[in-house]
Amino acid sequence: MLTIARPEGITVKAKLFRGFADPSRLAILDALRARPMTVGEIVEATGLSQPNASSHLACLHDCGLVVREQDGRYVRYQISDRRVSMLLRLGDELLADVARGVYECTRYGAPKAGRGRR
Amino acid sequence: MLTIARPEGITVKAKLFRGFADPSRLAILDALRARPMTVGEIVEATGLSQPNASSHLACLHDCGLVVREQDGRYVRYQISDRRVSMLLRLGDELLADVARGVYECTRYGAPKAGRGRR
DNA sequence: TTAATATATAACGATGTCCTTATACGTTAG
DNA sequence: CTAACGTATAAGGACATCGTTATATATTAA
Repeated sequence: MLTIARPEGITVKAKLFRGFADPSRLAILDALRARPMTVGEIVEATGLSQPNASSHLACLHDCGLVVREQDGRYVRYQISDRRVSMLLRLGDELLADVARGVYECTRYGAPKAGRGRR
Repeated sequence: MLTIARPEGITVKAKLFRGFADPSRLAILDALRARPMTVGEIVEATGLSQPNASSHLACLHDCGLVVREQDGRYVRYQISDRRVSMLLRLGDELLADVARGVYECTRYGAPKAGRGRR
């Protein structure tokens, strides 16, 4: 009967992309592109608060975008798969070529001028 | 001094990925992978309401992920660039291989069982 | 053991986001 | 012109998400 036509898969895939769709998580992933890092190094590289970084790392880890490796009292994270890096690079390219209008995309909750982004 | 270390680019790139990170927009993009479609066809293919589909299409268009072409009183949309499709495919692959845990990623606002999706 | 360091979790406030229900706009048919 | 159709926008409520400030856990050092 095909009533709804929204396969489960779509929701899950959207969730996957959400991993990349937040500035903090993306900053973390971008930092990890260079090399594996401990939480402390990530905090320093991104400027995020430590609890915030941890929280997003947990999210990225649950989603399988990063893997963790305990090292004494440090925890070292790294990107889990080459394709995660590929996705990040494709994002860069799209941004440069076809998606320059992104920063004007003010659908939903128009930006009201200097709204908060710290 | 590197105080904040969050280049403008990160925010914009996160915004780009947001285009893919919502079930409705992703359903639209996924539908358009097959072929260009009018709004009506998209509505039928995805099961979205017409206003909702239009809204998300406007969003995707502003961001440069789709292009539009007026055809009489119809408007036909299509994916703007091959790399958009590549991103979608990479998403599929990641989901199959390394990101199977995504649907359990309940950081932030745990799902509370059948929360609302429609 | 106790203290110190590194990381993780909890609770809560402040927005952001999405959907729905009207309604407006634009184009073609009669 | 007027009606009908296809698409777009507006306003509003319901909820999701993010960041912060405590605080908890884990591991090593002394």
